[in-house]
Amino acid sequence: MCGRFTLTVSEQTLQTYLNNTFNVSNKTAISHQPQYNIAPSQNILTVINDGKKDRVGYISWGFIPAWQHTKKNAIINARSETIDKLKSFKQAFKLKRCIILSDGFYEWHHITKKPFHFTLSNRKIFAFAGLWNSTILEDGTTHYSCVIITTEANALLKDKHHRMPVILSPNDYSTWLNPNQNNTKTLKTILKPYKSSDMSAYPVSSAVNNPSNNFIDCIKPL
DNA sequence: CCAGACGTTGTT
DNA sequence: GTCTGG
DNA sequence: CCAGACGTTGTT
DNA sequence: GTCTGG
Repeated sequence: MCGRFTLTVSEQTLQTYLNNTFNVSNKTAISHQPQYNIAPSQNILTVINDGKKDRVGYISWGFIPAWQHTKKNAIINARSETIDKLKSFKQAFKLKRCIILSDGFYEWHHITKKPFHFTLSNRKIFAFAGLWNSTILEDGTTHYSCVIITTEANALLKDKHHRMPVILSPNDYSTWLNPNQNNTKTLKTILKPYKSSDMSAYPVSSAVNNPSNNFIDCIKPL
């Protein structure tokens, strides 16, 4: 699964990445500090497409269905296998697909509970497949929320955990983000475990366990 | 028709 | 044990 | 995901 | 809001 991740790059690196990767219309909306320990309920950096341009922005991690008016019971992951069928995600899968930017995620060994950091072998920024939504809270404000899509674990993950987040191939970004794309089969085909041989993993300090620890030692190899 | 659920993870 | 908050 | 709280009364 | 179960 995916319950914690990183985006450790500088603002400069992030801006360069956005320029080279997306057709972003509102880059100035971004102000970034390296993040070593991103946890559910925090605002995370997402990309959506409005039909013409890509837009970047911060959205709360933890999906709230449209009929719910509180932040309780936020859902942090959605299974790719059933995402097109379930009530909570069906609509968003059709119309509100997003990308969540990251450069690594944490998994805890299912037995030992020791944390590991997973990255691409080239250490580059990558994109989780996600869905977003908006709902009106009791105080009248609009709340934007998102969820990270999961799939079965690849070979690298398997001995730690049986689920992993979907990491998109850069070739699929525009298809995934295109709000006019309505071919369910095409979209679901994109949601596959990332190639194991292009990823790395290493154990890290249990300092990462506490979400308030946001410092570089979280990603230091043990 | 109305009532009640609507999600994931892992664990039992 | 279970829920809330980050 | 993990960490940390989990309650009431009255008083400040 | 929308789907499922009775």
